[in-house]
Amino acid sequence: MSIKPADEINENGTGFIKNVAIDTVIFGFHDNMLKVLLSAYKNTSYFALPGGFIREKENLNDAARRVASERTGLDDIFLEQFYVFGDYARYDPEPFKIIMEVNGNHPSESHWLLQRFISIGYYALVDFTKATPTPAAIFDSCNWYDLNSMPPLIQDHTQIVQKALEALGANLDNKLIGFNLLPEDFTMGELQRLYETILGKKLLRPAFQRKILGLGILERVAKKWTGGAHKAPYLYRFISKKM
Amino acid sequence: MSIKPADEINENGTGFIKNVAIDTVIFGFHDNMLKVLLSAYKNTSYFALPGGFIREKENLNDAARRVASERTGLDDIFLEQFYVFGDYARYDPEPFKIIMEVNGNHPSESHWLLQRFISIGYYALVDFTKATPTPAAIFDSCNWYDLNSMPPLIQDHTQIVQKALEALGANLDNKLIGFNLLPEDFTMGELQRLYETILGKKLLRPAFQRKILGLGILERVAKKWTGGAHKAPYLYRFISKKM
DNA sequence: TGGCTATTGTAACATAATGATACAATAATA
DNA sequence: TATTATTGTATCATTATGTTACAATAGCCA
Repeated sequence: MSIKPADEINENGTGFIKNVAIDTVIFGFHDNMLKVLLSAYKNTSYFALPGGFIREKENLNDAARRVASERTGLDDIFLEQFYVFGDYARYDPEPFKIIMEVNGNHPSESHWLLQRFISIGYYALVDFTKATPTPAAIFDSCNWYDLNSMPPLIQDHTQIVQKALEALGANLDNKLIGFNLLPEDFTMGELQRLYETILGKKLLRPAFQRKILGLGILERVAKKWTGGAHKAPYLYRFISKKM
Repeated sequence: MSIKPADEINENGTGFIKNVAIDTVIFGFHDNMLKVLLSAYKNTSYFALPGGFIREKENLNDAARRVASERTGLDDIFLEQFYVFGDYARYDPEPFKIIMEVNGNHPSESHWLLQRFISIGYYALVDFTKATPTPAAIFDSCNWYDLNSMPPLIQDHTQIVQKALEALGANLDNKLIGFNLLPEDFTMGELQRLYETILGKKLLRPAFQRKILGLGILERVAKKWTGGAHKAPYLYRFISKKM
């Protein structure tokens, strides 16, 4: 979870469901690297995943969508629940105590943010080129970090990212979700490198191309690409709508 | 969710995490039919999935395991989270008001059980022949129901069962979980009928047998089967441990 | 007792999917 | 204009899956 803007919180968490948080692993893809959005709490070096709470009359998925939208400036984000983190051992109020103290709050022991939380994990897939990372009020920063060079994260957020990546990889074959990480038009090579990055292994080019095209979900865009000292690749576009 | 024994509850839900429930879809397999455990609240015809709440210091998965164990009398139950049901539209305190009234309680509007709950769905796979269905204190009954002839269920429990079945089907190919629904020793025909029931389609016998045996996770038990007017099938046993 | 029946185990072949190699096409560069 | 790197795709090899076929056999019944 992450702590909400000061104007929304009080000692009792009025207006939010208590003890439940949402953590969103927002993936982007750039320079052949998978990226995740991370924020640092104001005046600290505590890094965390974007997160939030559920309003009393808000749908769970809408709350996750709201968090992802606020951090990226995007609508229509591809989002999926992947796991609920509910071990009691996750519970560690110390970082939040410090974060609040450092920023001039002096919460009582019973402050709702210092209670145990059960965290519902979502992952989001966004177009890196379209997202505008925006920190929530209590964060200094909101930036893309390469998956392989993330700073240490509070609580079990590193494991949450790991589990999100596994869920993403498992769904890549079945569902057709990888396209959400690319711009509208992309080359087959870009798509393949995306798959290779997520799955963590090399794929054979002819087989990959045959399989993807065989799905019948891409249309070849007439325009071509310029830039490299070699044959120009076609651009493709995903036919179906985002889910 | 389901309401816990009277001796554990009070107006405030002391000792439990508020607003979060666990619903378990406990599957069994018998007579070539998938069964689920359902309970009727005392003195009503409100049917519900087995469920429960999370104790203040209890791991989420342990809470689900506790619920499944109490309803079946089994240990080492195969359990898996499959979805969190968090739409606001789920919220409907009327059945619980009635259930409590009928059973001599007169809860205030602010009774914790009449608040909105976010429900974490688990499915469990158990050996039908070993389970002993046991109702919780506030239920009259706890029985196996065929998936195709369930009574109407409270709230969105029918959809929860449906979603659990989909998750089970999706995992059947990848993970090796079907065996948890069978006794220790089983024939290839029994296993195939289990798969056919879960997946809702016929499978070709030679291909199924070849594929399952090719996994190398079954050992053929020396003993044979008696009963039918035909060649006796081999018995097989799952080699790996339950997870 | 010996054929009949239903089901099992598995071989054999057909088809489809995937893995791997090869090579022509071509856009920028020198 | 030749060179180079990469792309698109054909081709063959291998593996997986779909399908048909048939021998084996446990109980049944004449």
